Formats: sequence, structure tokens, C-alpha cells
Amino acid sequence: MRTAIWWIRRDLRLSDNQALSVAISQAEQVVPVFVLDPVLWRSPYVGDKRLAFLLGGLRSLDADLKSRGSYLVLRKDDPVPVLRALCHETGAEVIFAEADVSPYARERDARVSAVLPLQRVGGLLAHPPGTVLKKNGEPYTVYTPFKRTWRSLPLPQVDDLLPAPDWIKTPADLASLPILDHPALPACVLFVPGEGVAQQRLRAFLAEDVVQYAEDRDRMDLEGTSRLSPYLRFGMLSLQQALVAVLAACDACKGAEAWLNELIWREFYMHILYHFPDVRRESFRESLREIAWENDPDAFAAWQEGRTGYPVVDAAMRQMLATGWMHNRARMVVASFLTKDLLIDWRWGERYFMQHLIDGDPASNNGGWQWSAGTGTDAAPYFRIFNPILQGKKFDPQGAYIRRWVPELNKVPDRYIHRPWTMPPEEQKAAHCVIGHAYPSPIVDHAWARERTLAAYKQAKLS
DNA sequence: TGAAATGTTGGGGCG
DNA sequence: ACGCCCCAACATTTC
Repeated sequence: MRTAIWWIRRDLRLSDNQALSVAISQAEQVVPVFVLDPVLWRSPYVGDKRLAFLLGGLRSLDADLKSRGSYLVLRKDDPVPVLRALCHETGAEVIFAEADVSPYARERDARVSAVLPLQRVGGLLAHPPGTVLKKNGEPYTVYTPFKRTWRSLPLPQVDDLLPAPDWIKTPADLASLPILDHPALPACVLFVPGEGVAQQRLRAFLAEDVVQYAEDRDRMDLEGTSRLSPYLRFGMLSLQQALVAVLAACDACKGAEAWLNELIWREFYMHILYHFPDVRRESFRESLREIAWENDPDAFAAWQEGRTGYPVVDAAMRQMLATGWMHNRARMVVASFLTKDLLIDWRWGERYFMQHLIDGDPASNNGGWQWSAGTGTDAAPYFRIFNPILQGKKFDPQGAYIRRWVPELNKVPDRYIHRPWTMPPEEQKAAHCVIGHAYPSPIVDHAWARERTLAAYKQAKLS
């Protein structure tokens, strides 16, 4: 074959890339293409921070391609006309792309393959939907048995990983859209986009932090997590690369096992979204589809902006606004707070997270929110309500995380840091933090809110 | 991948 | 020495 298109979607990397490798092995010339799909661009589930990371990743990929004699072709329109025109321009006979099982991707790929020669290879997952099923052929809806079966299937070995190609021959005369900075995009300080950085961070994490991962991963005041999610999200790192590395890191080491577990949760939720696409619209649990949400817009705004008066919640929300990332434990805390303390529909929180998280992925995000709301598969029982004060004491014992993101609480003594409203007035003055002025009073009383939510969920189960 | 309420136990102070 | 009470510490149940 003379020419093939490598259609890049969530695989912004040259190493261990099946679609790219197949294209190179079967065609003399390969055209690397990324299509900026306006449907995704304009979606209310997309925000500037993730777009900035994506564009940065494309720029980095373009540089990597250029060092191998190629370059990235970037076009902006619906994929069908873009790819049709490119096939026409280049004479490409096949379009190779990494398989993506998410609902929009499947619908889009079906439209493309109806009129163009699209070949999907490999995939985002170690074990795609359909390969992890119960004995009766039904999908799992509980995590633990899913994990058992998933683990029993063969995992990739180091020899299975594909090397990055040395050279990619690409036709020289394709007018390509330059990769622009999106207006008003914040710089990705915490997460530098690109395959090189991703691989480096994986090595660093597995060489050092993973040992303490099991103990530290819940500590919001430490950097105990892998912080690899944005890279996995855009395939600057393949799941297979992560799996091979973690399995080699330390055999049966607690930290490695714990991190592997997180990767399997990611697989689990992708399977759930594949088998039950309606979870995007409504609760997985039928019995909890009629919760009488309060949905107070002022309370929602306070949550969004990090001024609920609960320090851990506010720190977490401000961390996300500032960096496009939030600690996993903090995600659970703020999700519990929105749904259980404010009684606001989990879908509001789901959308807001998608707008601000660099690693925002429809499957994991939906799974996490439904888990927190107690409405999902394998969910926390509805009565499992986080106490934001106790969560803070447990997972940010000295309040370092709070002080970092909520500077007005900086001088509040440790003993009041999780409950600043209990500070005596003199202490408030001494700490330059008068509650109600420098820092808000709690917008809701937790004990009262807990009772309200228990009643609302109970009512939903009855009706 | 909770937290609160309730129950049980056991040590020590004290009459 | 003994029973009684208090309460912390832990266990169990309930939401």
C-alpha cells in the first residue's frame, strides 16, 4: 500500500502505538492526523484546561514527529469530511486508528467507517468490553469479581510493547493547520504535556513514590499519588506501558498492587459505560432515580468557587480551579459534599468536573460521581456520608493542604483548621481570619444536612 | 474507598 | 475488701 492515514485520537504518542505501527508496516507513507472535532470542542463537558493540555500535547507530538521526518496534520471540522478530503488529497487507502469504546467515539467511528476505510486496532484498554464477562455472558456490575476475572486474563509483557518508529515518511505538501494557543488558556504548570514527560513521570513514580503509595495515596497534604491520569487520558502513555512497568516495579509490593487496582477501576468504569451507556443520563440504580434534589444554585456556586466554609472542600475546589487537577481523596470528599450535604444532583458535579479536570474522562468521571452519590454500580451505600471535618483530620492532619489552597486560613491554629467557625473571636482576630468576613461561615450544618439526605434517599427508594 | 449511635468491657476512683 | 459509678476503649449496629 502506498499511503495510509494514522488518525490520532487518544493516543498522543509514538511508542507502543499499534495504529501507527500497523500503518508504517503496511504503507510506504503515513499521514498523522488529528481532527479537532467541533462537537467535542463545543461540548458543555469540555473546558479550557483540558483543551490547553490537549493542544500542548499535539504541539509536543508534532515536535516528536518532526524529529522523525514527519509532522502532524491538524484539521478542524467534522471527522467525516476531513478524513474524506485527506484520503482524496493523499490517495490514502486505509485509515488506522486506536479503538475507543466510549459512546461518542463509537458513534463517530461508525459514521466514518460507513463511508471510509477505517481500521481500528488495539485499544485504550488492556481487556476490551466483551472479554471480561460473567459465566452467563453478562457484564459485571460489581468491582471485585470484575477484578478477579480481569486479573485472570493474560497481561502484556515487556516484549509486547512496540518501540517508537525511527522514521516516518509523510507526504510533504499537505497544508496543515498550525497548532495555536487557545485564547486565555492557563499554562499547564503542574502537568507539562507530552510523551517524554509522561514516560519520565511513570519511571519516577515507580522508582520512588510507589513504595509508599498504599499508605500515602489518601493523604491530600502529600504528593503520594501517581499524577499520571492526564497522560493516560490522552495516551501520552499507553495503558500497556503502565501495566508492564508496574508489574515489573516490585513483585507483590503493596504499593504497586494498590496502583494496579486503580488502573483496573479505570477499566471497570469504561466497561460499565460501554455496557450501560444510559449511566450518562441517569442513575444506574433504578431505585434512586427519583431523588428530590435541592439543587440550590447559590449553594452550587459556593461549592464551585470554593467558599462553602468547609476548609477541605474549599481547598479541593480551588486546587482544581487553579491547576486542572484534584487529589483523588479530595474528589470523593467534594462529591460527597455536593450530593449529600448540599443535596445537589450528581450530574451537576459531573459536568463541572469535566469542565475543569485535565484528566476528565467520561467513564471514570461518571463512575466516580455515581459511586459518591451512591447511585451507581458497586456504589457506596447511600447512607455512607463523608464528614468533611473527619476526612480533613484523617487525610490532612496538620491542614497543610488547606493552608496551601485557602491562604486566608494560613494563620488558623491546627486545632481549629478543620472547623474554623469554632474559633473564639479573639483567636479569629489573632489569626487575621474573622469567620463570615475573611472566610465564610459553613453554608450548611453537616449533621442537619446528613439527616436531610438520609430522608431524601429513603423517600426515593420508597417511590 | 464512613460516621454516628448504641452496646460492652474493664480499670480505677471512691465511699 | 467490696460494690458502685464513671468513662475510655473497643465492638456492634444502624443510618
